[in-house]
Amino acid sequence: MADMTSTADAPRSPGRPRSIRADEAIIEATLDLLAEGSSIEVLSIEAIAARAGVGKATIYRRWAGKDALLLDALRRLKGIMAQPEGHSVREDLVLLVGAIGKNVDPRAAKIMPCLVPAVNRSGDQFQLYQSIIAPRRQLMREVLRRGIDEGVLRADIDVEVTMALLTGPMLIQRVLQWNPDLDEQTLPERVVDAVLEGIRAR
Amino acid sequence: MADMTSTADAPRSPGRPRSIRADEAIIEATLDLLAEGSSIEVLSIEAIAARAGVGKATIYRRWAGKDALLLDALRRLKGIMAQPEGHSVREDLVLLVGAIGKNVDPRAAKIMPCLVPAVNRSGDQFQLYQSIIAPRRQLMREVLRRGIDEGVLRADIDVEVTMALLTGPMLIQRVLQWNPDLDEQTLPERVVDAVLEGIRAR
DNA sequence: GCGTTACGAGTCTGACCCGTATCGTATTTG
DNA sequence: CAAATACGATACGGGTCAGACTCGTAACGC
Repeated sequence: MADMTSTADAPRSPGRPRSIRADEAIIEATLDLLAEGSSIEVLSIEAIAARAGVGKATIYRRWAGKDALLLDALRRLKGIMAQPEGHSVREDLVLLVGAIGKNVDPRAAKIMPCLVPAVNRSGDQFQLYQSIIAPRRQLMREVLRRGIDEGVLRADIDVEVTMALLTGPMLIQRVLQWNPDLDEQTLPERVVDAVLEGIRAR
Repeated sequence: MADMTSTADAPRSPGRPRSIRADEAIIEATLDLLAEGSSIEVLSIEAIAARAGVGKATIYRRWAGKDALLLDALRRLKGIMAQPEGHSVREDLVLLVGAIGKNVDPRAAKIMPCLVPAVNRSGDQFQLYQSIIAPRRQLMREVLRRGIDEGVLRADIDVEVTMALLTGPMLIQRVLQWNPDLDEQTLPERVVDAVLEGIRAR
């Protein structure tokens, strides 16, 4: 955690140690409030403290301000990366595409759309955002390259554009609710197959 | 405009008429402030009035509150829909895909990301959002159907998934800045070609 | 037990905002 | 001209919040 006293090489400072339960309660309260619809800018330290059953000073003792707290809180939502199994390129792609925007924490789905403006404005948030999706992109890139090496995919495809092609439909559906009539369950499979086969008659 | 006195069948009320310049100044100030980074929830009537060089009462005389004003202001950003020329399916698709997120008003690009959370929460805003993109979707749908009829596209494709395939990459790039390394200029063409041809080796 | 630090709860100042009301002035109809 | 309405500016009471501060209490090492 960015602004918390490092617990690694501490020679045990005197006095009462900081409560781990308070740490937890503050982070959880932050995520809860965000998931309930409070936007980042409206979210107040006071509300977080009240929800966590914690004094305001307890929060200020740990974080410099709302931004630092949010950065720590949002790190919790990352979740575990999907691991392609390597059986077939198509299956791996379906797995990866299906994992887009599907987080471990159920609150994440509600919070994600609220982060879009923040990511566009705050350099810190943009960096956190990129640091989360970069390894996932890398995973998909490797599957595509493997497909090329194995001769399953054409050698002349633009890997970066292909990734955007696979990722875009899922993201606009999960984050922007682009087309309410589109079934999210079967979308990964249908997207992957459409991208694989193309739509031109032949 | 939703909350303004209708100017159509007015039998000319007595007294000084409302200033059209004030109308304009208020809307413009709202869009300016949004484009400068103020999020919807933080944006205040007081700030808008100050920026527009207008008394607060002048705003409250026209709109019931911030939501009504915002709804009117955002309607301004719609812009003109691209018109496919009907020469070739590929060219029409490139035109439509290139038009995604490309608005007449340069402020729109900065404002769009800020609307994502609002669209997810407010029913009104979601409806406005859908009413803007629905006709654009319809346009693309017609081009795809034409392609099927003409035998340029396969008859068994899922038109809705194909639209998501074409739209998604542009949207995540323009709104979410998904991959900073991807060139937006040439993206429409590359996306359309990739979707047309598919990536499977053959 | 003592010094130290953290705790929850609360207070305080200053800032910002909402929505209404009231100034004196300007612009319209009749 | 008078009546009616709009204008920009400003003041108001009521509200929320940031941060720094103060309580009395609790938990730790020595």
